[in-house]
This record gives sequence, structure tokens and C-alpha cells, in this order.
Amino acid sequence: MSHEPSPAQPKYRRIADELRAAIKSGQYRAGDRLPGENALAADHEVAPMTVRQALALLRSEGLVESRKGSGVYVQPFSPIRRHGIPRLARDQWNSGKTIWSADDARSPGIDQVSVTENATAPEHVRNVLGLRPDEKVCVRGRRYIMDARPVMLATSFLPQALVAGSPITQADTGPGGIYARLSDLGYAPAHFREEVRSRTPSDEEATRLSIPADRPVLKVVRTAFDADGRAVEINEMTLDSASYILEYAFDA
Amino acid sequence: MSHEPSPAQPKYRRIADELRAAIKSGQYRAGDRLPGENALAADHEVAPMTVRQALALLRSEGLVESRKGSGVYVQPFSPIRRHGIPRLARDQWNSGKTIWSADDARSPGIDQVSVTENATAPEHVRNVLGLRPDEKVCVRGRRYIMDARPVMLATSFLPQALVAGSPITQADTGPGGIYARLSDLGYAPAHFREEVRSRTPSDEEATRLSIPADRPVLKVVRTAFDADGRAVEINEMTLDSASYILEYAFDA
DNA sequence: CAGTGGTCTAGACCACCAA
DNA sequence: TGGTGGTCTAGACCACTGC
Repeated sequence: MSHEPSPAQPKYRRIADELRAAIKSGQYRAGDRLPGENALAADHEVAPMTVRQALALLRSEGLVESRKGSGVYVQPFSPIRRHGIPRLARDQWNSGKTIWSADDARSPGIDQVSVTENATAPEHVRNVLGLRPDEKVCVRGRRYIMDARPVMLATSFLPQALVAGSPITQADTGPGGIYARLSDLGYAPAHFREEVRSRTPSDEEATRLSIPADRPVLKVVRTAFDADGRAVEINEMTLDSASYILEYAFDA
Repeated sequence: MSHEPSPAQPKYRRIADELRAAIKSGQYRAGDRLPGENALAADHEVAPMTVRQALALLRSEGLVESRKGSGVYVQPFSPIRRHGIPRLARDQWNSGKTIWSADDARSPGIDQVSVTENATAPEHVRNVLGLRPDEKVCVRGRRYIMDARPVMLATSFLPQALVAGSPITQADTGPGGIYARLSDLGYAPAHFREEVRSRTPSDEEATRLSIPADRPVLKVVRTAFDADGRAVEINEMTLDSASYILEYAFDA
């Protein structure tokens, strides 16, 4: 407020900038509670709605989290590094010198496991798996938890004919997971494709990930192919964008 | 309004849902103008602010775009498919059966090219490139345009000592671009690492990409290593999330 | 010039949380 | 029970667009 350099800047942006700077400078730390909306409105001499616009901006950035009836709290940012290509993950080129610091040692917990056999596949899944409209799929859903916070949703689709009667239709697929069981069945994944995009979450995704509707998520769809080039699994993942960094490494 | 099935749903969400459904059903097509705020407020019998909340939601989803003084328009969604691993891009596993349809034939135009020699590198860039604090970098910035819309910003950092006097310091680097010139200099990129995250844009990014402040962007940082494992280039890219799908393919 | 979206005011009621 | 954030009202002025 010292010299009013930019009269074109809206008030809610100024307030957001000020709070953002205060958070980044360490004045508010992860878990701290920000001043209430009324306090901020009084301090900045604006209407409550204007403060709310500023807080909505910070919320969509993933910097803060609102708890109804309690307050607005600074969100921790310690992203998980997810390696798209595990084989190359820890080689000579990957010696800690990365752009964003991120933890990749911790392994997340799993939650909300569901298995549905003989389900009807969405059309785009059917197309990629190369199934006829009447061919069914086995759907496996689960949620990943890190530090008591949900960070990823995942749904796998597998051709029902491929996996019927195998441990893949059980809640616990055993050591090595789905890919190990596909190998047992003679459909060992040999090639992967991952498609990545970013968008705002659906209502269901926002609820299950406990994030606001305007916080972006990363959508990662992994397709596994066996040695014959047959698509054997599609895994649709929804990642909290504030919790993940994806890493891919490859040769020229 | 026929049977009021969900009294828990806020009005602005209902309005957003209704408009979203109308767009997806084809009632409004790409480029069409939605009814004005006043008209929507009158139709739904709510205050103008409530309609604005709904429109803000659709805007952050990338579904619509506001033009001040003109109206709210439906945004086209025809994403560009960006292959992280060009060598594997068109092989047997990649025969059109992908989750999201996306164009990858068109090549974007380039805009706002800038070259700065002997620049001071940000600390995180210096760390990855393995430079001392006094070692300078060459910074190359540019903007990519597709269908008359900016879709990506890119900034490359190269060690100044490596590229001084080479065509890399020119606006036009010649056929094959930066990587071909690095090869000429004896630092042919042999290995790449890409780190991907999603976040809301900075003010500058939002301005240069002509997107609202709450529309997410994909941040891709590519590091190129030569055969000796030396980091020779860092390319920080900012992608409009409504315009891009990233694809990575790799073997098990 | 009329209409549009962007910003802002000054209140209100509610559900929820913590004390 | 008092304070919090979530939602909502009914206006206002402004800058900008398109006619």
C-alpha cells in the first residue's frame, strides 16, 4: 500500500497477492489459519464479497483450504513424484537435480477398493480395448491416501473374458498386482501408453479427493499392451494437482 | 425446476450444470454466444452475482470464454496431441485408438521470439544445469500459436559458455532447431527427462495465453542431457490445459 | 450509444465447527 | 452459542464492444 503503483489492479487481486506473498514468505506456514473473512474485509476496507473473491483465487491455486465453520488454512505443498517409466527412474540422469523437489520414497495407502465384474464399458474404453458393444469388462476402482489425505483415484478396465476367474476379480490381487496376474494369464504387459491432461474435477472426483471444484486435477490414462499389441488394461487415474509431479524419462 | 430433486445443490451449480448440459448436447456450439448475464438471471430468477458464479465455474473449466463488453462464448475443444517420445509416436501401438481424440497433424506457428544472452539463471535452473552462481545462461523465449490462438509458452535455458557464438544465439536457429545445433557443437541430446505438473497460471502467463486466471495450465519442464550425462538444455513450457493432451509411450 | 461483462458494495440467512 | 465460511440478494459504477 506504500506507493500505489498499479491503479488498474482489482482489489481482490491485490488482497490475493498480499496473502500469497505472506504465505510464501513464511509469515503463514502450512496448517496455519488465515485471518477470517470479516477481519480481512475490515483490514482492507472492502466488502466481504471482495475478500471471498480473493480467497477463491488462492483456493483454486491450491494454496489454501477452507473448512466451513472453522476458517481458511494454509495447505502444505509436498508433491509426490510419480515415475511414468520405473525402469529408468533411478539411473545416472536422475540424481536429485530436478526442477521441483518432490518426495518419491513414501508409498501411499489404498482405500475404497471396489471390483465389478461383467460391467458395461464406456464407449471410449471399449474402443481402445477393441471390444464389441456386448463384450463386458471388469472394473477395479480404488483411492490412494497419502498422509491421511486422498491424493489419487484410479479405475482399471480389463476385458471380462480375459480375467474371469482369476485373482484380478478379487479385492486383493496378490503380490505384483494386476500386471503380475496378467503375466500369469499369458498377457504380460509389454508396452504402455500414458495420456495426460488437466481439467477441473467432476463433482464426484472433487468429493472423493476432498478438493474444491475449481482446483485442477491431472487426468492420466494408462493403456497396457501385451507382446501381441493387444490392449489388456486401461487405468484411468485422477490426481490432485497439488499433490503430484509426473516424471517421464526417455532416450533420443 | 420441474421436481426439485436436490435441495442441497446450490443455485449457481444448477445453473452451471444446465448450461454445461446444453453445451454438451449441442444446443450451443463452439463459438456461439450464451445468453447474457441479465437474461440468465431473469430466466432463473436469481441475482446477477449468482449467475456470475455459475459462469466463473464454466470459465475455469475451459468450456466458455468471456469477452468484456461483448458476451460469453462457447470455447472449442480440439486439443493438440503432444508426443513426449516422437520416436515411438507412430508405431503399432498407436493406431488411432486413444482415449481422447486429438489432432497432432497441424504444426503451430511461433510468435514473440526473444533471445537473451549472458542472463542470470534462476536458482533452480542453475542447479539442474550444474552451473556456478556466476555462470550465465542464454535464454530463448517463444510463444506457439494454433488457429490464431496462443496455446503454449516456452523458455529454454542453455549454458552461455556452451552456445556463445553459435546459431543458438540467433532468433532463427536454422533447420532442426536448438537440438540440431547442439549436435553440431558436440553436445547432441541423448536423453530427456520431462517433469509435468498442473497449476493455475501466473498473471503474465494468463495474459500471454489469453486465458482467465483460474483456468489451469500444464507445466512441462524438459531437460536434455548429452551422451556424457551433462544437462545441456532446460525447456520450461506452459501449456493451455484446454488445448493440449500429452502422450508418453514406453516399453515395460 | 446501448448492451455487455468485470468489479464492488452492504447487507442477509444458513450449516457447520469449536468452545 | 458465537464465529466461521458458503450462498445469495439487489442493487451500483466502470470499461469495453459493437452498432
